[in-house]
Amino acid sequence: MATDKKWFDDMEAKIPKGKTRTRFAPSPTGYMHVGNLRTALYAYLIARKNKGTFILRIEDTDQERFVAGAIEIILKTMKSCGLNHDEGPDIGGPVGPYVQTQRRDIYKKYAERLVELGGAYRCFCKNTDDIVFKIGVFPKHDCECSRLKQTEVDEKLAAGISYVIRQKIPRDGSTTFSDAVFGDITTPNDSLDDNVLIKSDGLPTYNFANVVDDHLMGITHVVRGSEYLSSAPKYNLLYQSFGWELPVYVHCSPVMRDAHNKMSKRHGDPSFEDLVAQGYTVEAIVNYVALLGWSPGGERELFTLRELSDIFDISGISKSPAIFDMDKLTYFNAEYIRAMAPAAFADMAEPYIRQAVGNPAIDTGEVAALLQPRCEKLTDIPEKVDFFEALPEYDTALYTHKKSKTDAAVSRSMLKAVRPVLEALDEWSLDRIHDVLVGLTEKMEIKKATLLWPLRIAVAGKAVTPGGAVEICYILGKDETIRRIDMGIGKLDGE
RNA sequence: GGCCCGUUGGUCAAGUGGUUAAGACACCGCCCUUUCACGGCGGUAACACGAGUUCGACUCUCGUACGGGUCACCA
Repeated sequence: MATDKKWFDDMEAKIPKGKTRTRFAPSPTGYMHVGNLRTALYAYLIARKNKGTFILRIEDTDQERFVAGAIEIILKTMKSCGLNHDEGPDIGGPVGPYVQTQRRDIYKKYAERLVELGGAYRCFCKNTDDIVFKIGVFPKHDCECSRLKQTEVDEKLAAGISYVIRQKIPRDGSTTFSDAVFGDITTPNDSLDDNVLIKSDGLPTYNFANVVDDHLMGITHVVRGSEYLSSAPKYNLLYQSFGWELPVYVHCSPVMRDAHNKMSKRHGDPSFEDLVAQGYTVEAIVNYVALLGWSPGGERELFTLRELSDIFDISGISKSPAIFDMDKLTYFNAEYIRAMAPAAFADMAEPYIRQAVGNPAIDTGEVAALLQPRCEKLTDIPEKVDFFEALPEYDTALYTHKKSKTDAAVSRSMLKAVRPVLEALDEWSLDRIHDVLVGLTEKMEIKKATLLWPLRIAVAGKAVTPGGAVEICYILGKDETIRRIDMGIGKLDGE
């Protein structure tokens, strides 16, 4: 034990002090829940707000649930969101390793130290996960192991009997801890169980690993889901037994799919990567998620990650669960799209436009300009612009529009009137097309819609289009425009 | 069932004893308009319930109801 003294001292000496340090500590499950993303975001924001350090730690102590490639997904997600960490498994840091399975010996030593301190004991009972609880009683683990004499323990160890290390919870009294979101919470100790700290495979449970790691990594603010609220007293007891300083707890209520259920993969709720695949931008997702369960207090809702880093405040975190509203996310997404520089949006939209429009003669930049104010998600794009590629089959009933004072006969004469005018147009520009068409309506003394409605139907073949007749004709080009007008006339002649 | 927590419009939410109880999304209407959007204007809609405390409760206390979490060698 004498040699261990130095080892413990060295471990403690490495702990950074003074600065705010937060961590995101996911299990590698293979995808990023919206709730997880929010937890990561809040931890990140608290660190940045306080000019502190943000750490990524992988909690993979459950070997059975390990998913290959999961860590890469976590890394990729955080990077794409801009939640850059200062220490982590990929970049190292002063208190590594940052993967729990690589810290096995550390937990073991601290657990044994805790046994010496009287805060835990070896339990040689057989795995009793068949305990039935309910019906008014709390099925507390209560075996003889906690009362074994040292000689008896030594005998069992010598005999090679496998064991776990359990936390020794005081039998009476109560434990109070403080949470930055929920305030002071007091729990009677007899409602707490002697949970396993070190499993028989030698690896720690979350209950132990998170306390040891948060301490050794100098974490000042523990941000996590409210599902840990009821075990927080046990963690407090652990800190007390070790004589460690408590972190600030920041427990966050869950993100719900509806009033009764959490967001979950099982219910088919989208993960972060699903949302991206559905055409949402990461900026919009991050902004929306930040506001799910937190409010800056004012009326503003749109914030960049950088702005959030400046204004984030723990006091704005809500205690009650928030329901994820896809409509509102969609609104945020549309706002982000509209706020983009046209060129940036064009770049982003191009692949989606090309999904529907292969014709290289169609300028995707021009199409994007039409799309930008009327696009809520990128994935909406293909079906909005497919008519540029090929004129769809359409019913001549589309030519009848009361407000524009058109029907099949009127439309036919309009198309016949407009054809030679466009045919004769020297310069195929937005302005020239517009001027010549409006000029024609003035000359004919009709309302603009009477001419432009049938023209738009003829060149697009759809009742609803992004942009009007002028823009569509311009993008299609003169030849294709004339061709489609002729097809329209042909259709109407057949009536 | 025990323990813990929560409850402002359909949703996100501001609000910290005295307010006409913000704002946003969604929805509805009007305007703008060559369709659809964008934009502008306006509208419907809330303090779970019951007792206290107080001159005065959305705000404090207690209870009820409803909801959530937790009670693993999962995190």
